[in-house]
Amino acid sequence: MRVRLEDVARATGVSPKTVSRVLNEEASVKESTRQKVLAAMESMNYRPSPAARGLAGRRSFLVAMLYDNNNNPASTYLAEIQDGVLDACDANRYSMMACPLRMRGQDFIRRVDALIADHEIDGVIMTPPLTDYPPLLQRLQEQGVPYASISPLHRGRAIGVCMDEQQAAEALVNHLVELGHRRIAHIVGIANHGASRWRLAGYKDALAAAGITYDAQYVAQGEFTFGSGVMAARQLFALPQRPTAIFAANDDMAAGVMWAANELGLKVPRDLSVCGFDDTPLATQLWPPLTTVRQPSREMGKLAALQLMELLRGRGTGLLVQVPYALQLRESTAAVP
Amino acid sequence: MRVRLEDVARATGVSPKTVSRVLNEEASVKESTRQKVLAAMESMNYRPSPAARGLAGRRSFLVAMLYDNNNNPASTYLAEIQDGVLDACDANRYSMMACPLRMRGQDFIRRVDALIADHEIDGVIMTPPLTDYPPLLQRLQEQGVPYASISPLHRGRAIGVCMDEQQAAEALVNHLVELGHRRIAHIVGIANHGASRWRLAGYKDALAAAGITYDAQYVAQGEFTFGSGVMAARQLFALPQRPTAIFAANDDMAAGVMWAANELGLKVPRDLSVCGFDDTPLATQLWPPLTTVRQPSREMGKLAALQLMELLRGRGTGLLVQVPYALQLRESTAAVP
DNA sequence: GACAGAAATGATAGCGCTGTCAATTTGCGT
DNA sequence: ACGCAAATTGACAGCGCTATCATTTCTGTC
Repeated sequence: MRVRLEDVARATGVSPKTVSRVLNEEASVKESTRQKVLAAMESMNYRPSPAARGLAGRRSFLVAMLYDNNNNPASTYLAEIQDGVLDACDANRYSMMACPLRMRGQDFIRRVDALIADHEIDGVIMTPPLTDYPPLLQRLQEQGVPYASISPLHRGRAIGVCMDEQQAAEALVNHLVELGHRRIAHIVGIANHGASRWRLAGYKDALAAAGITYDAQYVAQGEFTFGSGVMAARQLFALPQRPTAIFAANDDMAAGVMWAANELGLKVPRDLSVCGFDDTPLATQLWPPLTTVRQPSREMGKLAALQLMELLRGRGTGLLVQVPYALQLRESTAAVP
Repeated sequence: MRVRLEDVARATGVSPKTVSRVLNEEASVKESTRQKVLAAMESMNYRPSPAARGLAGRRSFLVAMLYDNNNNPASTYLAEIQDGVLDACDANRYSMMACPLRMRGQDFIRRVDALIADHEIDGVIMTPPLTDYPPLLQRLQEQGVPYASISPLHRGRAIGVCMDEQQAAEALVNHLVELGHRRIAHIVGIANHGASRWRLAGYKDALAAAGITYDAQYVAQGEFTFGSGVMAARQLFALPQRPTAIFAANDDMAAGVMWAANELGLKVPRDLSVCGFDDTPLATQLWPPLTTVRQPSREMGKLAALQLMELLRGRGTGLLVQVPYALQLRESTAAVP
């Protein structure tokens, strides 16, 4: 049958407990013993049973990736993050479960509890907007489940990973300014997303730095979706003084802007410069390809998972690490006509 | 502390084993007893420990979703399937692990073994092209791990879910024929994908049905990527008799065709009709929106997972169920000029 | 109403590992 | 050498559930 820890112990001539210590990388094992045990494990192709480890040790080596599947069904952003999280888990002998979680509904907390209890989750990784949903955070704390956040809105005590989106947005808008644009519009994302606030703030910073007066007319509300980008753009195009450039808070909305421009016969970038944010695959599949900001989602997933595992190992208290952004200047932006 | 099976047993006045029977939906439990136990479980908020169940019962209630993350990094298609699989798992008290698996590499089999052993996987759900990778299938069979396939190439003994892609492709091309097109080109996908073969076959069927002679010149090779679509289209445009319609084997390549058309100043659909396959979000984010075929990926993931669970429960032998396609006729196709 | 056979239930012994705490060995100073 | 603290190691008892097989409680039959 299966090779058990006991078999390794017998083969090595030590007690099962010692093998267990080696397996769990505990400190007080003599180096020579460690090597012997490790060698035996390797040669016998020993694989610890997660079920047994979980039962005896009261931990599952399982982390859950929580995301809100209500707004963005099957987005690339989430898929990339998941990929990164999986990477980190793999390297640390943890497993990951993907857990879509509808935020609306009375029984939200009960579903969270069920999730944690049913799978005996060791820790949680969250994406926006869950990162800043008080009932969830509170419940996790009550249950004593450690968590790491990706791009949380409130960065105070958060652990996880973030990007300086405000500065990135500022740099992007600054690029438009350098191309000679003065009437630069912005399409904001969903209100409670940190992303929306930061990108708007960066937009304002860039205008201020360029000495352009902020004009609320040029800021339209969107919802991060293609359709909302179309609507917002139509509204901006109806303005007496049409903007010469539009910075949409994400790529999907930027694609919507390009559609709306097309409807009016406006040629991008000749008549209108457009830029987005996120650098999703869509950005390079539009015509013309979209100027945007790359957010290293995969890397962010990985880093968040690593922070969580530091927590789970009891080493340190976890950090909020910051990753760099990168402007992707493509053909959807050009000098003002 | 935690409510255990034993606690439920004591509260109900039956033996732990009986409670276990109820939990596992075994047959020989008197209905009245079952109800009593179920009520107690509910009122005590009992949650069985997966670790203990796994250890004692030698099964993990865990299924793995295997996918090749080499070709399509973080595709929407996979994300949708995963969503469907999660749905089905949830409803059946199973858990799902997402397992990206690089196909290349000598140690492929070892990695598969490790995956199964490390997580004590009960069953596997696969997506193309893993569904038809002999070393993998063989290993799974050797290990006695049941599996279900999504859109497998070889449908002989396969269990899982599929769509009649050939007929869908035929219907799509037939739509072009009805619009008056005669010089209809096709861009094929990656060779070893079933999708590529079926879609090509459907294309040929439609031509044959319309009495149009098949001309290999009008069939270009692609790789399911945007870039390969651009290349293939350029090649088709260079033909002495340019096609008036192009059917790309997926949406990404169709987007590439539209890009290439733009390069040449060809207006879609006025000068060229374009259609894709899959109905990814991209399809409605292009200008003009893409005529394509919707593949119900989410539903397919769900159905495949359900088939697998039937297998795991030992009921029946599992089926290969077929889901219907749906043509999405949009503005990228129009009557021949 | 006694009895075979089926249906329902229970007693017992683990599944493979880790926590706890006790026992042993080691290193070091004098 | 000797004593003592620190470093290692081991014995043992579960973790919460299920498999196995034994036992009890129902059925219906004549």
